Amino acid sequence: MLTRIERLETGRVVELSISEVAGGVTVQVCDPLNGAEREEVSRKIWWMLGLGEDLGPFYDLARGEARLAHVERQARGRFLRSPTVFEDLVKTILTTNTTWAGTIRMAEAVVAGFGDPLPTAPSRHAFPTPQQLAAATEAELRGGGLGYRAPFVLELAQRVAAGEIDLEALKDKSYPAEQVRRMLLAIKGVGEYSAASLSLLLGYYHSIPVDSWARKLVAREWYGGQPVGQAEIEAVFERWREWKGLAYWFWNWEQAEEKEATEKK
DNA sequence: GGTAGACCTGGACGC
DNA sequence: GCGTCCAGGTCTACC
Repeated sequence: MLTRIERLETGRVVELSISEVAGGVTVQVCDPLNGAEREEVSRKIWWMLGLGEDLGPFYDLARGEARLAHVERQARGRFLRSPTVFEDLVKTILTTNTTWAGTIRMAEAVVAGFGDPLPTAPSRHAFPTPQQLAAATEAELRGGGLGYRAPFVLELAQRVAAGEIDLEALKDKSYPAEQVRRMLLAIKGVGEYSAASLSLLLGYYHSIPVDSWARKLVAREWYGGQPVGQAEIEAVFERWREWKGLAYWFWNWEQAEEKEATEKK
């Protein structure tokens, strides 16, 4: 079961408990929701779980590749997204130049420091809105351990709150992939890696978010350990065409990782 | 266009 | 316990 504290458009803060059931998912909320709130929750869950995605063509391609055999069998291929593109973008900025534990620490600080509390459990908070983060100061964000990322997050929140950037418009996939990439790269704190990560989350599956770990694994698997860059990694996954980001993401790296671990000993 | 250095933090390591 | 080094992605200044 997945739980999440969510701030609704009416300002109400509720806890959502999402469970898998035969043929779909069910969402439980402690307090009754009105019609508009139910529609909002439904719309958000639909987006978070990627329930409208048709991964059939990807499964067709993956069927012939042993390293992707698990994908269709385990019904994988979807990403768990945040309800808003803004939240995913902030979290992506928090993944850069730090460890995963560091990212979690920073995200928790943002939520606890600036998000609305759940009335029945005030120590738990919803992710802050762009307006709430825009009202913060750089010093407050730095105090949350964001370090040099603080001005990036603040500027992003201020631009979204002011209506200068409409991130949520990116959800309908009506923009060409290259235009989305350029829009994301125009945001301070977003480089090639972050833009590719966000593009994947938005359903532009041709993008490969190349980080240092990816470079290491691909170098070991295909290039005899020689250093590789974005171009070499793109070349390896080129045959997956518009699905290459998914092929990369769900590739079974266990052999390469085991080799890496063995050689470290 | 390419490169070097700075940014910030936590963890690993040596003393 | 303390100090040092390193990893991580992006920005900016410089060539």
